[in-house]
Amino acid sequence: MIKIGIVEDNIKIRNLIQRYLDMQDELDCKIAVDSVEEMLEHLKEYDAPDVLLMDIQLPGMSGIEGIEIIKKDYPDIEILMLTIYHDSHKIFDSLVAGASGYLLKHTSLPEIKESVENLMEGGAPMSPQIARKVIEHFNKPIKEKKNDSSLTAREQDIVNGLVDGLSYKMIADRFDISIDTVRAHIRNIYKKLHVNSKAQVIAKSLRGEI
Amino acid sequence: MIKIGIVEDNIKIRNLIQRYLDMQDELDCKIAVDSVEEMLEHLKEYDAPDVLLMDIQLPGMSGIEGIEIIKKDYPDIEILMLTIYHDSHKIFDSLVAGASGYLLKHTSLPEIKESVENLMEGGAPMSPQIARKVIEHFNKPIKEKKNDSSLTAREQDIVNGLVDGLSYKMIADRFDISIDTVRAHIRNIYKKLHVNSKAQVIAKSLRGEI
DNA sequence: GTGCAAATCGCATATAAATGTTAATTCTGC
DNA sequence: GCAGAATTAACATTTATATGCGATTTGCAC
Repeated sequence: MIKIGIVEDNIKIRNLIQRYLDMQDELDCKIAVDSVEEMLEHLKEYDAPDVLLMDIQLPGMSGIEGIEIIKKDYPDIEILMLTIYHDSHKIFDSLVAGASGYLLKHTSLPEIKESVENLMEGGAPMSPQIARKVIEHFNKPIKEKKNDSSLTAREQDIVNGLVDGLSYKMIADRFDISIDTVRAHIRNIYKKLHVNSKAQVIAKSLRGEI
Repeated sequence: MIKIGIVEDNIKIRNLIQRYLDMQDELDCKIAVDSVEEMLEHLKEYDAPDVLLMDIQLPGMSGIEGIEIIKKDYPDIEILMLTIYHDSHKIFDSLVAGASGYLLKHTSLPEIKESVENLMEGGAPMSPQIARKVIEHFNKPIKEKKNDSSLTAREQDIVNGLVDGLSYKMIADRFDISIDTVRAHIRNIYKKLHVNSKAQVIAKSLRGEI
């Protein structure tokens, strides 16, 4: 039995979702409040639910602030955003704050039910438009990827090893080459980048200067 | 009618998917090859498909390399990965290279069909496990952000020195303290951050984990 | 096949970094 | 004012890095 809580200030929507979910055999949805503050009160006295459906626009504290606070004290609660906002900022702020999924409000009741189950099975339910924005967040960098580093593929491997905090010996083991070869590559890398320490290579690399 | 292409070297899987998709009224799946190289040949002579289903492990060029090349010449083709790999590196490399979705191979045929349609409607189909990893990519930083620094102001100064690529001696000079003091601070920093090399401190710092 | 870049490996040596131990001064919160 | 953290410092030892010099092999371009 999955225990669900709802934080949503629109009473009609809240009741509708609560009734529907609670009606399901596998779900228990007894907790439905209209602010993060109320939910925090509830959590102090009763057992924590498994999943929280959370709106963003709420009286008092916003849903995003709520995520951080709730996640801090109850890290095991999975938070699923259910909101009308589809702007990148709200989406990313929610995810960074600790939300495990993000649904838009036009999501149908059966889809919400499915999403909750998906969440409990280790998934991360997202409305398609949201998924697309999340993916695009990764896509963008490529086009701007100015990758004309004069480093050879092998040299780049070695740099990656350094960035991972590995010693020469560990890098040698990772690529199954001798430590002297690693030294040789490092020497060449230093020459190409005009540096003379691991530290500088790592800094350059993590700043995207390689 | 959505035009689909497949790049998959396992002939059984390839035929199975091709037949199933091509059988659908709304889909056209005539192109199915077993390497990126072949697909590139095909694209030169014929009209580009709307969607490409792509494996990662392929003879010749890997699917991830393939994404970059194909996206560069045919930016309008949507690429949907279909692979057994669920490790973060492959997932993120694919997304950064320009994939628009990522499915694991156990995905059922109807789900693949649904994913293709979802993709054409502006979604970004992902298997639940994949979605979770993508979301966690955002979640992680906060958890580390929460255990705020704990480094003292002086320790942070020393870290900045390391990030600037300075040696102990140079840091000592910069702050007008002895090299042994620098050593002492470094020791404490290592303890607090649970690391044991300059390289790791620099990496953590530049990743915003300090 | 010549030539050149890339990748491999060895040996030697001077610096630098990592770590253990100890301890004297501030500074700060209660 | 006192406990505890922060900052300072010295000394010793073991590893790791940085760098110089040389050398073989492989693959690719001309």
